[in-house]
Amino acid sequence: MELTERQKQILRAVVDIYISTAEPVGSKAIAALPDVSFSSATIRNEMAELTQLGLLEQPHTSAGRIPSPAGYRLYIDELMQDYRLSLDETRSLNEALELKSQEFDKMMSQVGKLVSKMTNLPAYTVASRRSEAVAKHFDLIMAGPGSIILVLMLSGEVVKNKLVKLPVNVSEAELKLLSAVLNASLTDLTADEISGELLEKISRSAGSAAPLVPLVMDFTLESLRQQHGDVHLTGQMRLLGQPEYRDAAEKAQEVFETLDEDMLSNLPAVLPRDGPVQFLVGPENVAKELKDTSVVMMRFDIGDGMQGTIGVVGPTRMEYAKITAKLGYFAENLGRMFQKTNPNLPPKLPDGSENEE
Amino acid sequence: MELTERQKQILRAVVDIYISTAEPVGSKAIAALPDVSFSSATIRNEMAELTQLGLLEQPHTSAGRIPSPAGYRLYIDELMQDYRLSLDETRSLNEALELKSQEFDKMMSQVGKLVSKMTNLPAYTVASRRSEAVAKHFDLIMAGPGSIILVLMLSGEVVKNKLVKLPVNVSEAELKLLSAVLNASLTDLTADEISGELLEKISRSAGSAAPLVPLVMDFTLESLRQQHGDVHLTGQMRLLGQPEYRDAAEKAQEVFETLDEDMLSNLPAVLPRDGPVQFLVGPENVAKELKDTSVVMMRFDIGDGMQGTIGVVGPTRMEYAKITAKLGYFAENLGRMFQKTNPNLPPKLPDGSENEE
DNA sequence: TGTTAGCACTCCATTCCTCTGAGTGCTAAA
DNA sequence: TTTAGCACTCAGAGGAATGGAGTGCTAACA
Repeated sequence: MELTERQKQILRAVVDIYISTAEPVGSKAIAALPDVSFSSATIRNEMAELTQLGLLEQPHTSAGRIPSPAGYRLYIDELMQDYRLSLDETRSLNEALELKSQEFDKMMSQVGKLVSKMTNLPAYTVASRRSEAVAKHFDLIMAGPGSIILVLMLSGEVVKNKLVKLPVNVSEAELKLLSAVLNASLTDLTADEISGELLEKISRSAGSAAPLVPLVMDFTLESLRQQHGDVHLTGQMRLLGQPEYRDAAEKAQEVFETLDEDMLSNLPAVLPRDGPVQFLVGPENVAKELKDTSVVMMRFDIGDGMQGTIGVVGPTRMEYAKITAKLGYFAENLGRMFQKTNPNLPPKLPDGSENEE
Repeated sequence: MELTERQKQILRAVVDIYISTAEPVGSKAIAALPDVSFSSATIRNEMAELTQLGLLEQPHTSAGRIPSPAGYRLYIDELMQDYRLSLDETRSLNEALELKSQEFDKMMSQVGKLVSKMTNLPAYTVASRRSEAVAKHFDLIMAGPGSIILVLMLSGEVVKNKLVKLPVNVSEAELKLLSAVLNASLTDLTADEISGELLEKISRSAGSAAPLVPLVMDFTLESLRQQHGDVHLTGQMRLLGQPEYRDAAEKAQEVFETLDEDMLSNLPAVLPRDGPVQFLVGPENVAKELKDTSVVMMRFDIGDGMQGTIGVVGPTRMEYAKITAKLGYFAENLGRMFQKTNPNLPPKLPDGSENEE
């Protein structure tokens, strides 16, 4: 059944007001809006209807209405109005985007911190693969007596390294030989394409460095099979700034016990192929502990089979429009930064820039 | 002025009881302890004395006593009894110590998570240098058309890498040449020893790869000057499990706004040269926002001029003895793990193992 | 038929009060 | 010097009273 225009208007108003006040919304508050021309009694009738439809909820008889999860969902899918970032906001986002570090992992972690700060909510970032990883380059560097550093470069410009303590004595020349062998025979192969025979062949050509081969291979296979990079979750405490968690520290704790890295790293998988943004509203979330929590996530392209995901975690009552706008801005500019030749290009300015606070 | 044995006993009892109950301690509670042979009236007199000395405080006239910061300090320095880890605790610490990753940074971050979990408090880890850093090895790897990966190994077995977008076209052979030049002329030099002349000389020998030199050098110098690695702070939310923060989310938030990475990374500096452990009790802390917060930190040796620091953050009322014992156990075993040939050695078991809960 | 004003009713949140009990300090006796 | 006893204090729990926001319903109106 389709809502009337007026019902939509009222639903949108309830969500908008509730999002900004965190208080149940009464009929009078809506009647007082500038573009509402009908009386509070009419609104009461419509609200009763919307409640019946399961789009609104009433904490108790003598309270106003709050959106139900279904109400939020409808709001997000159909009613939400695009938030236009104000010039001020754009400016501070731009400032934020001047990332200091240029090491990939640190950048991701910094991005998370920025997003958390700009939205005043907990945020996370993950980099994940969209295609099978292959090894691109091996490097074995003498680190000291008895130990070497194994540097492994994968597709997606991911670099991993590991300190390996040598089980046997190996000379520098032998190391050179081994890395040459590895580079010659293992590059551009996926984990599955690396066969046992191949490994034996390598071991044979490695001479006295052969005992190193399994150590190197374990690390390589493990790295190749990793579907995503580190999860950077920050700003957890900001959740406490939200009225719904202010006096419910326990609930906030629970949220973050549930929302561990495993879970976060798997979230990008639910991102739709077509849109870069995805909302998980309250009970749509995976775990029941998160039933009052929502997540907005945004994908950005890193190129070479990798994608980044930025997510913001907050109460179901979240400024979806604003957050989406900010994440979108981040995503767009990060995508460009990660792909373009010069990472220090200034971020692109938005076309128009009027706010709508 | 020196405390009498009885006063010490009472002070210790107050701290011990308050630490475990978080409630002001009355004279009766102490009189009820098994090894107390004097009456509650006597204890009242002594407590009045200790209050006068500034070692105890009284929230209000009809409440028991709680330790003052000075009281905690005296407790830590003189009265605290070593906590003997129970077999159970040792066992779970050992399990925890089976770190999965063997990449240094990830290990540090995992250690933080473990410590936080085992103490049920927020924890952090930092690695920092104890001596000047020098470059140990340079490596330039072709990553794709127009970009290379610069891998830099420093003393302390620290490996850094950065994706560099090429300003000019450079052939693989030229890259090889450049890395050879870098390795020949820059290794074992500190940041200060790298002079402008040296750089010019390198640029000249680098041929058409010369435009790369400043890019490489900026990164190298920056890395050499870095005094400490990433700070890994986790488990912030666990602070909320503590009664003093349960309904003071605001305060908890404040703590973590103050306790940022900058600050944490500078904390190891206050570690005394002689002891591996340091306590910052309440107002001894640097910032006034932390006046109700304490930090226990423990150093462990990584070797090669590096040290690691594990810290636990909690309310002033913290289980100092237990936490110190656990941190000590971690530190000892980590020190061994990071230094010994085989990182998979099982952790050393403690000599005796009876608990004292 | 749809809209609105008016009104009785509901119920949460706040305030204020009382009361209880834990704990103290002091005094006087042992 | 220690201890029993006692009057006193005060935070916190529990409960009643109050205020007010918001509702649903009815009846009048366009």
